[in-house]
Amino acid sequence: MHDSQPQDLDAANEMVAAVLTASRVLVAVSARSLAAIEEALTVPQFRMLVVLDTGGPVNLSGLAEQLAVNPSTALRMVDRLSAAGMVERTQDPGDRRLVVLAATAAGRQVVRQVTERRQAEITRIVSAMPVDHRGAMIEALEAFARAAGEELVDPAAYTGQGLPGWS
Amino acid sequence: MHDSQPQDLDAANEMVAAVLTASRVLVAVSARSLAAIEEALTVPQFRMLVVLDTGGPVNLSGLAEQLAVNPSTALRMVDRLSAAGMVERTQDPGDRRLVVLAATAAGRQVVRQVTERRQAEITRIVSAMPVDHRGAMIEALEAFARAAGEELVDPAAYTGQGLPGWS
DNA sequence: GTGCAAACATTGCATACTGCAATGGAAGCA
DNA sequence: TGCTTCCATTGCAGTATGCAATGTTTGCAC
Repeated sequence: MHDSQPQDLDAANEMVAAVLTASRVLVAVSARSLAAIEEALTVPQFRMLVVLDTGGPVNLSGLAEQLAVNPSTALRMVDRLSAAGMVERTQDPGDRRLVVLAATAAGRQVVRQVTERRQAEITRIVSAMPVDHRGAMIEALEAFARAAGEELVDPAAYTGQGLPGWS
Repeated sequence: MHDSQPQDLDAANEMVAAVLTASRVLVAVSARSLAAIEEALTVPQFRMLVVLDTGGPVNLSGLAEQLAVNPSTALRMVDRLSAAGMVERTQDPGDRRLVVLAATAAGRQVVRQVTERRQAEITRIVSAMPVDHRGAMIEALEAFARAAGEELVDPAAYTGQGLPGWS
């Protein structure tokens, strides 16, 4: 552990630990807000609903691509969510190969409920944080993300999506 | 969306977006470092290996508890990792009900490989970050985690574990 | 305009993760 | 000795996941 740049390695360790802890908090918040509703959704199902809610109607391939899963996986998830009344299937009138998928009112309602719970809990946490840390934290995190070459995520869409094979 | 404290909500939104993006980076790093090795491990399997590697021999119930999964789930994961030669099963000589589980040399080797890859990639990212942001980021993230009431994670053990039902 | 290639949804098959509910063996205790 | 408790294991079920067909529909080239 004592390489040529020990302080860089230590900084990396500290930073990873810090981001991971914060990440765990967010994940726990997400899980709680999902478990709090009565509809018993899984995380991948919720991700699909969010994509359909925010992105509008898509076909199956497009949906699978947005979720970074195989079309067959997306299809079976659509089957379940459709059976649960949260996703609506329609035939594309222009191209009969395509299936148009959209969230139903019930599906959008669930997304709204979970999002609101999440909002509330995050706001509660941030309110308990020293005020002078908030701005620095945002800047530092954005610098980290920029250094990693990631484009910044839209503030409204904190879904946990965009991770190949992750929830 | 225009409540009594709009700027607090905005701050929460920005912060969530920032932490989530950073979180995505780390998760992507984890996924890449796992996919880069030839052994083709799943994330839950890697979590189990890390627990066995860092925590020493345990019985099945203890292992399941540390991973926050059902004992039957842990058992079948042990089956697979055992078949892959990464986990060793032994009978406890003192109590014949117990099964002693430990990582094999191959299992520890895999953990070391993945950890090193992760280390290297994180270090690379941090090196690309403006120096003056690093300290602020660590402090801010720790403040966030404290506000959420989480105990800080050990810098050496950034595994993604400790999430009930999550990978 | 006919035919071939590409796109698309779908299904079959296999694997992994997950939990709940038995089951059976072993240990501890009265 | 017998009852209770602990522990691993197995059966069953549901979800997620990918790869490899399959069949239908479109689009394009000739």
